[in-house]
Amino acid sequence: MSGERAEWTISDAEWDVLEALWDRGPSTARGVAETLESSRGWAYSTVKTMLDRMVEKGLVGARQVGNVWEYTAVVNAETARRSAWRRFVEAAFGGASASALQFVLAEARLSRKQREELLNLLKDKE
Amino acid sequence: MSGERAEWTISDAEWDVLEALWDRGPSTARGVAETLESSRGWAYSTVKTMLDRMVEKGLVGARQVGNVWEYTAVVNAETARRSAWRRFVEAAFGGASASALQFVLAEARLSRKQREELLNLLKDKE
DNA sequence: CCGCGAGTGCGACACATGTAGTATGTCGGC
DNA sequence: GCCGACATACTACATGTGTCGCACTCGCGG
Repeated sequence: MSGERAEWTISDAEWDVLEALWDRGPSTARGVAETLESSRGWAYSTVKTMLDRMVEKGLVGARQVGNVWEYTAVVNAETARRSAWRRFVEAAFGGASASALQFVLAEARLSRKQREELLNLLKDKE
Repeated sequence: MSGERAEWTISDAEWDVLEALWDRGPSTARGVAETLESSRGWAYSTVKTMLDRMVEKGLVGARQVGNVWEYTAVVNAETARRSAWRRFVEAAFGGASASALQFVLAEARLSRKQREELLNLLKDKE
């Protein structure tokens, strides 16, 4: 696994499209658009443009089924998030992920339960 | 303190400018440019443009000293980082910071020492 | 008093992102 | 066999970002 260093960046709007695709699985533009029209108020053509651009970028795959295109997320949430984290660490901490973790942990307001969970997660790590 | 929800976003290039300002303290455009010319290969005018735009955005302050402008970072590293984290969590985790923490901790490869530090940090929290 | 060089101010251009309209093509039903 | 519904393909435009070049100005040294 995993030589692939992400070449793309995911814009805010693109996250929404990806989320729709992750939720819905392979979908036509119309399908995605229906989801996003309500949640974000986008016009169908906006969604279509997004999708096409994302295909160019390699974030989304397209397959012609009959005379309709079916779009699929190429990156999964895991990968996308990892890449976003990497970019964050790069920009804000010059790539020093340990400092970044330190910072975000120090920042966080956590419930007792959440704190427990993170503690366990850390302990189990090795 | 601090109701200010950041209205700006900091682009990659802007991080570099801010870092220069944080390191150097109040500086003339020339001064910042010298730093960034070497580290990033930017032309003087590029830096100048950056600085001016960042003044408009409110990221940087400017004060005329004699016939020269002196630029100062308005946001400190702390604030900038907090805001970047917030944006990351917003985009990639729909705002769920606990999930985000979970994810980035699970992701991380840590030395024994780093792990210890984070554990202590978490324990001391309350 | 004048020219020179540092510094400023401003315009410019290409590409990315956010957002959408419109023209064209095609398939199923009357 | 033609019509309309839906999909696609193409175009468009504003704003943000990344990157500069150049013209102008002002104070200092001769």
